[in-house]
Amino acid sequence: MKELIEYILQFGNLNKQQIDLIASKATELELRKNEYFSEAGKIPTQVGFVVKGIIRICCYGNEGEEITKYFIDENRLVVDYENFDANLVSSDYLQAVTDCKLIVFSKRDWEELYNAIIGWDKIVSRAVQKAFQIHLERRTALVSEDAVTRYLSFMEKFPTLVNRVPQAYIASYLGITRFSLSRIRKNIH
Amino acid sequence: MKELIEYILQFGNLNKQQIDLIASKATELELRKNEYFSEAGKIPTQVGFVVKGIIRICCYGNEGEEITKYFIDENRLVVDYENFDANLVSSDYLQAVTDCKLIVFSKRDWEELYNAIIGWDKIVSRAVQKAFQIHLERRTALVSEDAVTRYLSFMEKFPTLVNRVPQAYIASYLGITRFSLSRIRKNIH
DNA sequence: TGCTTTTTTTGCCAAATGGCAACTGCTATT
DNA sequence: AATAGCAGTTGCCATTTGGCAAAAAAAGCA
Repeated sequence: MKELIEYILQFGNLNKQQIDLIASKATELELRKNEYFSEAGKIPTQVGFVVKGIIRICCYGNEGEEITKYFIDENRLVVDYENFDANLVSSDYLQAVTDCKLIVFSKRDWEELYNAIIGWDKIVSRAVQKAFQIHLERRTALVSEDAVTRYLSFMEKFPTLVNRVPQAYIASYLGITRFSLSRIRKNIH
Repeated sequence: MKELIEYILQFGNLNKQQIDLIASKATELELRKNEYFSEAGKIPTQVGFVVKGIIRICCYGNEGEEITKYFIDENRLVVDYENFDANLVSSDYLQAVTDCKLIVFSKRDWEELYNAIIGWDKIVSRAVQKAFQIHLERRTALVSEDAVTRYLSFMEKFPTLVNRVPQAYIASYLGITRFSLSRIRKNIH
């Protein structure tokens, strides 16, 4: 919980009362490896914060391949934001890559915070914007890199993930096959 | 100007007085092909709206290659948002791909709107978020596609740009060489 | 521990993409 | 009309990446 508060305070100030209100609405959620935080075909119902573990965002491509779009690890918000916000059916899965411990807010509780805390909307939109920005930057970099460079940048950007995530997921995030990734790793070490 | 107002009203309501205020701060700006709207090494100083023409966002990669990150055409906001907002030196160029006509707001005027119009911050953050979202989606799709598919999706997403933008720019946006793009086009037609 | 299942590696070859130089064609300018 | 300057194309070949099947290694489970 301390981590969540710290995370939020990056984006704006809150007094003790407001912090307590947020804490009072928070619930713990555990997910076992491979379980879903939210699913394609459904409307996302909660906002989460990763206390322990790794979540990936993924979907299925035109030929049925699994595509990993992003990884979210400790001390990050996890939410299918655009669909959560707009009450739309998502086309992505948010899946636990490892066993996870999360702090979650129901949609209802989350929305109550907008009324109860002045400036909450600003805090949220800054947090979301920052997250989009970083995500976009990484994606953009990938497009113009070759496979080896993609993997090297991945290790720079996500140094703590390399050994906790199946290679096939990393490969699909990088837009290369798991075979290629395996060969690249061999040549680097 | 009508287009700008329409664009803004997508993201929230404004009364006539507020609209007039916005209009009163707007300035026209013409850019000739290849001129810059904002430059790497500088702090972005204005927000623009493209009335006519195409702008591209680009930068230089590690080997000195030019990388086109995105295109912005008619009826879209054009701004190096994160750096504009945070007063940071940018590492991107925003360059006119064709002769352009823009509506622009100085940083000072833009900030006055936050004080003068209640809810302006919400409108802006919705607009920015939407833009990020779309941009991110496109980038993400590119990563897992092969060169031919990248070009086909480009034509779907930017049908009006294909014949107005030099192929080399499109190629660098897609993360392929201009030679490959030329061959791909030959095989498709 | 032993067995099954999943993940990763590897060999072999095919297909896709890149790199370079030369060539073509267009446009703008004089 | 002549020329210069880009943008785009093409041929030739090298390099990178993919695809598949089989083997090896690791992880999970009874």
